[in-house]
Amino acid sequence: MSKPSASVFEKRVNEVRQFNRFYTKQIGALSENYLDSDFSLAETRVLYELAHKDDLTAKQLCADLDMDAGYLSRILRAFEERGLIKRVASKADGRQHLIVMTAKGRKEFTPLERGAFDGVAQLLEPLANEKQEEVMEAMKVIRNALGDELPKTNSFVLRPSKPGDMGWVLYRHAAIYGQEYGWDERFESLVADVVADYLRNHDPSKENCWIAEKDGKNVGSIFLVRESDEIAKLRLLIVEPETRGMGIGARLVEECIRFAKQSGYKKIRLWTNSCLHSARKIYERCGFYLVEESPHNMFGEGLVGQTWELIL
Amino acid sequence: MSKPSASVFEKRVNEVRQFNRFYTKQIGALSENYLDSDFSLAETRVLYELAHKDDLTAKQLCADLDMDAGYLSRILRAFEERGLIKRVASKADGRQHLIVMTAKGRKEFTPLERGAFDGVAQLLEPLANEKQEEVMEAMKVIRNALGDELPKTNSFVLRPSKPGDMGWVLYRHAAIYGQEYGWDERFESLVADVVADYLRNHDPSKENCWIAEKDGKNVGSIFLVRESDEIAKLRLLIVEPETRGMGIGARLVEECIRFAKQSGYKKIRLWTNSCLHSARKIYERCGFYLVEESPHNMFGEGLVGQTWELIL
DNA sequence: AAAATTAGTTGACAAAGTCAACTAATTGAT
DNA sequence: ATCAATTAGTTGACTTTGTCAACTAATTTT
Repeated sequence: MSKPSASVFEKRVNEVRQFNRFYTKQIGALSENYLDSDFSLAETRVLYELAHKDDLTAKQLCADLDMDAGYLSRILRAFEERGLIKRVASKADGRQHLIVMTAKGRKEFTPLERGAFDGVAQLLEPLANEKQEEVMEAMKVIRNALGDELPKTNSFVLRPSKPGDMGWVLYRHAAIYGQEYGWDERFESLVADVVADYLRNHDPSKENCWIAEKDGKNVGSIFLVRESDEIAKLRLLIVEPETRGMGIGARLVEECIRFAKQSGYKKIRLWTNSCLHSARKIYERCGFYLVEESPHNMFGEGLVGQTWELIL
Repeated sequence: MSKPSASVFEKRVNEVRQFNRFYTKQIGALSENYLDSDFSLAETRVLYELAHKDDLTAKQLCADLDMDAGYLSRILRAFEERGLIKRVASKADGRQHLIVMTAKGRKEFTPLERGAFDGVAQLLEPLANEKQEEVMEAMKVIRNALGDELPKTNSFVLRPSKPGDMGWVLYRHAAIYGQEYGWDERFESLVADVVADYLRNHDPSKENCWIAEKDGKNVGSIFLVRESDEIAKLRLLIVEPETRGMGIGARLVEECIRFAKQSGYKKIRLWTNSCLHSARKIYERCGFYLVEESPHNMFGEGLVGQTWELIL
């Protein structure tokens, strides 16, 4: 895992702190809408929890909100007196009470919730759709990085390519293989040729490419092109390092096999390098077998090219 | 400006609110380090301001921190009694006092500042360099979108290309011209050919390309390639829409002209389309003149290709 | 069955924050 | 130049918010 230099790191910490100040001010401004309600900040926090979770006990609330038990107790009593909540003795444990919001409680909480919603909406509303998307993505990145457990989807889709995708394919091949294996610009050139060839003229009934997309972002690609009437060639399989292990690569290869069969090919051939272990596993699992190996220095030292084939 | 649908918008607002809750918890945890100091939260805020800005008046502090004047007054008196600050009567306005931190004040504030720094550092430290960069970028996006005035640098650099850049060039040409002018995959193909040609074999003494980089991100490109011994061809000039108007395009063209002269060319020729107005302006300003126009449908309807030349 | 633990409550209190009245200097209007 | 209005800052009286430790009653552990 690469680390930044001390001075860069320090700069980053300070930038994060600046962001914190900025954001707390933002949020602070937003969440002050409770001020013109009949509730204190602590009370709104309690109400929020109660409105969004059922069958809470005081203990639970205490833990969730990290709040003093005595303080909470008083808040709850006040709520009960105002008819906002009801406490029913737990059947399982006589010490506990399950706290539920009454209809009146919900009604009084609504404007608060609405105010909070509107506040955020006002902030977001002036932004163009694209900008909003960027912000969503940025928040996801931060939550992810700072350890929030985001619900993992692990779901991706394959789709045909659209303008810009070829650039992405070239960019990611050069960047990923450059970084992981040190392959040089000769490899980039090779990929550029393949991509340019494909764009220049490909017969859609015999040649195709797929992009794997996850959460709206490209995360993988594969190409199937014609070598001869009988033989199809599989090329440019790549999966973003971060999304490996989700079966994206295998799914891409399977799609190619399906298409190759449908297009009347008898065999799929592919050329890869011995150092690409995870790709190798996918090929093996899909039924490809190694037919030839030979060393080369086409875009790096000590490489071993491999030809794999699959009889359809 | 495109807008999301109501349901998507609602979802986004809720996501932002979720982020807010997550982040306030994060920050809350971080900024509790004042708890085991001799200062209250309000006091640390005041100290922070005092430590980072000079010659503050109580009024200023009041406004900056959005704090009750009376409350602040008491805090300041306490600080003065503890010898952390000094108040000197303003010469310009006898009602005002300039507040300055004493050496003792700085000394007592240091561990707090250090604690805050360390807290953030601990959060950031486990992340790999790349992840950190992502987080920095994400925070910038959010601050930008949510209206924080980021110090605008407007500074960019030109640099030679490195692996991955060609993909970026292809990607951005296809995406930007696709979006702005509706040019189709035939344009993408054309660009791919140019890029592949360039990568396949270019004589570094006669051909070159430059990438404009701003804040660590690619924002523009230009290529100069050989057409004949006497004539150089300028190609693939592009500037990200968001960074236009900063002189990046002109700077790229100038760099090409400089290189072309140095390489012994007599003339630079370029081919563009009439609809690209801002590019046209750059060419004009650099001394290019229009030598030929002819309509075509190479990658869209009703296009007019233009050839421009510059005698060196 | 006694001891220890747990959920929740309560009183006493301290800290944080607000409000309005006040002083003293400055500014603006005539 | 003078007087009313404004501004910077302070102070006393007060409310709200939050903490702590002692307490009760139910439950679990030994």
